[in-house]
Amino acid sequence: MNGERQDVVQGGAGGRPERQALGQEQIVRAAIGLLDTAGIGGLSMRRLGELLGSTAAAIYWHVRSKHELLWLASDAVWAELRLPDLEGAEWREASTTMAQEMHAMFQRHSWLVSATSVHAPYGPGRARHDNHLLALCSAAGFTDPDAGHAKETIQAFVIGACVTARSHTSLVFGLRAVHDGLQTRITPRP
Amino acid sequence: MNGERQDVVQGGAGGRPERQALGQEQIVRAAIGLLDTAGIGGLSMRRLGELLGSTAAAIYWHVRSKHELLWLASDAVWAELRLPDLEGAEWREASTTMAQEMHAMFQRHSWLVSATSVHAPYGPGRARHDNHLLALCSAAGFTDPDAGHAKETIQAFVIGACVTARSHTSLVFGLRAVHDGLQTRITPRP
DNA sequence: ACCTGAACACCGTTCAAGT
DNA sequence: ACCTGAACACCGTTCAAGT
Repeated sequence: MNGERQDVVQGGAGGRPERQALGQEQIVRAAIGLLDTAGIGGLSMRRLGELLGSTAAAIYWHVRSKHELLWLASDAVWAELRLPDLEGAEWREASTTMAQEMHAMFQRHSWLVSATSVHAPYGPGRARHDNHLLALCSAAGFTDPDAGHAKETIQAFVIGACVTARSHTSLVFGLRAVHDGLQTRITPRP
Repeated sequence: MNGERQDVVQGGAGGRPERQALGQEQIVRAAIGLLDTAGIGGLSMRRLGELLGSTAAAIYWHVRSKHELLWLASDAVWAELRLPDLEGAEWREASTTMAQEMHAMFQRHSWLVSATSVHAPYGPGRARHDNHLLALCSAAGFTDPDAGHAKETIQAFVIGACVTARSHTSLVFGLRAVHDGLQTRITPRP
């Protein structure tokens, strides 16, 4: 891959013709679409090239490898999650909202479980989500090392619930238990 | 695949020659070995055939597909887990032991995370483990629908901790919180 | 019953060559 | 700068044919 974008179509004074060339963003979007409909086994560089009216080899100008493409697709999906407002909300409510958003994401994009376990993608999209959950725990009153632990506990439970394909009600039950267990670790403010 | 075994080498009176033919068990063991050393991407029917001094096509006599082979390998690994004694042990101690066994399993067989997420294997080996955890929860005093929920909560957390590759200490912290949260749901015996 | 060899329809990736 | 075509070294799976 290279760092460039040429998504902006140049009109007028620019010398370049304004045909819509292949761009990384466009490729990633198409990959997500293909993954959503055909599953993780349905994504091939050849099929994707065809889908884009292009060629497998052409994709390699914009993306280093299939591995990287899956990484980009995963991160893009994490990035699309909405984050709840932290001001004035009870921490368990906000955490529940985040968990339900994640659960919905894994249902919309069932390939993400596979992609996560094979490539362990950790890009800016996921980092943003992580940091929000950490901030949530800190705001809840966990003292410093425990805030990170609390975040990891919640995250492990929710991802595990998605991997084992639990129902929504099962998710809610477990999450409540996790929250209750964590609540005990909060040292009350003086 | 077919249901047969010819692992037992016949000597003496039997007419058959005693060469050690390919058997499903042998194939699965070899597959696990290959997966452990080469990862999920390193397993191919051709490589496996070679490893067994045989041929990719020969494997298909004993195993229906690569999918099934991965399923069998996953279940075999679950089946190898030791289960703690339930008599006279505090439920949280026993649960912690099971969680640590699982964590060690996922570390020994790093491909299992991928296999689990792609094929969601649920065979007798895993069922045995599941049932033990359920029995543990029932014995702990959870009333009927909650025992299953408690089991699922613990399981989701531990698998999630393995998927996100948490450290041992992080696993223990989270598990304690999960246990504490669940403990509240136990209705005390009269 | 069990295995071999060859074939089919795919893969990811590279790379000269084109524009 | 960006794309094409053809090639390389692989795949999983099937199937006639052998023993």
